[in-house]
Amino acid sequence: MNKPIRVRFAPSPTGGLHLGGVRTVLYNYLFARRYGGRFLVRIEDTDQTRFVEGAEEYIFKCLDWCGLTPDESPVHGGAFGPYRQSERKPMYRKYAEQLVNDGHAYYAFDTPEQLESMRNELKSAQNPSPQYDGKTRMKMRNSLTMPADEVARLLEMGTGYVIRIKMPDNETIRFTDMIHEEVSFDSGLVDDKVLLKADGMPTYHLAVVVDDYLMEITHAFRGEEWLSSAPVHVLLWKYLFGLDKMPQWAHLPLILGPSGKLSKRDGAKYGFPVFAMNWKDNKTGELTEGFKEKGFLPEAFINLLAMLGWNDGTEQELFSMQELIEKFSIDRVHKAGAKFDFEKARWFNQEWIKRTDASMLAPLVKNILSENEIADIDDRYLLQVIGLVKDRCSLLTDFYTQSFYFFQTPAFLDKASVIPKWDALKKSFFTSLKDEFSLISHFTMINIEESFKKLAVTMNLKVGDLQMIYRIMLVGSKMGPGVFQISETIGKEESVKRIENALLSFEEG
RNA sequence: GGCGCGUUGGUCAAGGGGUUAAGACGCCUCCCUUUCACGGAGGAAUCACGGGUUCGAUUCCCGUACGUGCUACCA
Repeated sequence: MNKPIRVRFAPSPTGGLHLGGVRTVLYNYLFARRYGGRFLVRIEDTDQTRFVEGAEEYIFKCLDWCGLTPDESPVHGGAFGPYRQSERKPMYRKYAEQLVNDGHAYYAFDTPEQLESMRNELKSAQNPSPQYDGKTRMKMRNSLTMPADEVARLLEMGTGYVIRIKMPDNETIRFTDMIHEEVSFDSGLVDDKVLLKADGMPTYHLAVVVDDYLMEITHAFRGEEWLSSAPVHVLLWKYLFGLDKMPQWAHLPLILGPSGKLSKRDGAKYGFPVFAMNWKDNKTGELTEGFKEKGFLPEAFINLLAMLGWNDGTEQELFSMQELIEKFSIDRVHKAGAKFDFEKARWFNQEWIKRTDASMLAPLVKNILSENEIADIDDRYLLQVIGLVKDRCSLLTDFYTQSFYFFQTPAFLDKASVIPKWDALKKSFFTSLKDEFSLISHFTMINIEESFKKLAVTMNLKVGDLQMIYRIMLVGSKMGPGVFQISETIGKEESVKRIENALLSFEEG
């Protein structure tokens, strides 16, 4: 078996792309790259009622930001197109009809109302969700219960119908999942899923099998929520193309939110994103924040996602995409779902900020600053500042709070920390300090510190207290790198200016 | 309700018949720093429960509980 490896990500364009989706893409991508295969994206837009404008474009933007470029897709092209299922609509019907002819599927004419009433009649505490299955199908209006000429007549009249799979009675359906190993189902307990809808579109079940076959997919990765319908897919493979052609399945463990299933709400509720990038719902106007906008580096996002359900067995936690490609293996993917922990996610980002060169960070930081009305920044100066503060940022957005005072005189001074210690002597220290500064020809942190301390000793004052006050004068609060470092960076003129400002401000009390 | 899948500290997790049950995040203490971080050194905290199998089970088997997914002409 030397078929070239081909994997796919098959999203439906209905909204934001969340964590679990991106991780599925990532594992697909890593697997393809690891084994020299092809990674393709197929858009599953068979449900016309759920189509969302802009969602497909958004998905590709997210992949782009993550650095997960498909080899084939509706926008990247490829020899197995079209890559949108809506554009493949005419291809599915013949397979559905073939199944009917072979006795594996049947026409069903039940209207939505009739289905509804069947369910209502059968519904009970013991059976809260009655199925269209081996037990009920003979009570319904379909080509199994109606005489052939009646069926032919209805079809001829153009009566609406769907094609349903006829699940066999007493079969055990087994397959080997790359993650869960042997999985088995009793066919009699699975319902007769609709394969072809009344509008002529296939459902996911038919489309995924037909397209995986036509696109020569060898390994199919998807979320574990699909495991329950896998028997339908296995059966379709058996009936249509042969089990030997079926891709190897890998059902990925779910990513859970703080209280169970990860939902869009969790993001809003717990203050962390669930989508890769900002998603705006055009109907409600609601904006859901993405990891990118929250201040994540794509490298960190990829890294943390990779570690949610996989590790290489060593203590290493920080991986670049290249390292992941080299080390990823499907048999080290977990069976159990993982609860997403935003604190750990922040840590990954912090580590990536630390290990990313200031010059790479510069354009991103520039953006953050300009969003906060700090513009016209000198590039060399910016690099210097980034170098000073990047170890204290865990999100890119932290660069503003950690560095704004390098670019503008602080508007707010933490006077509460100064006033109790403030007196005439200290005031005269800072007044004299300005004069001392004017004597310094090279305004470096060493020289600043030296004259600062010399003056303190001369006036018989404690250096520590003064240093704290000086920090508040320059920064506004008790934070940031060394005070003399800051002073050197902003320069003599600005340092003096901030001392004067502060002096005035402290006088006001 | 039925069916599927799962269960090592609060979270991510290594390990897997005999171990002091790794490591990371978070939390706490201390050091560094008269700031806040970074960094360093420590600390508290785990094998869901009950039966087997075995000389010995966290590890294998069976139950139970719990969690989660599916149970749509949605994916």
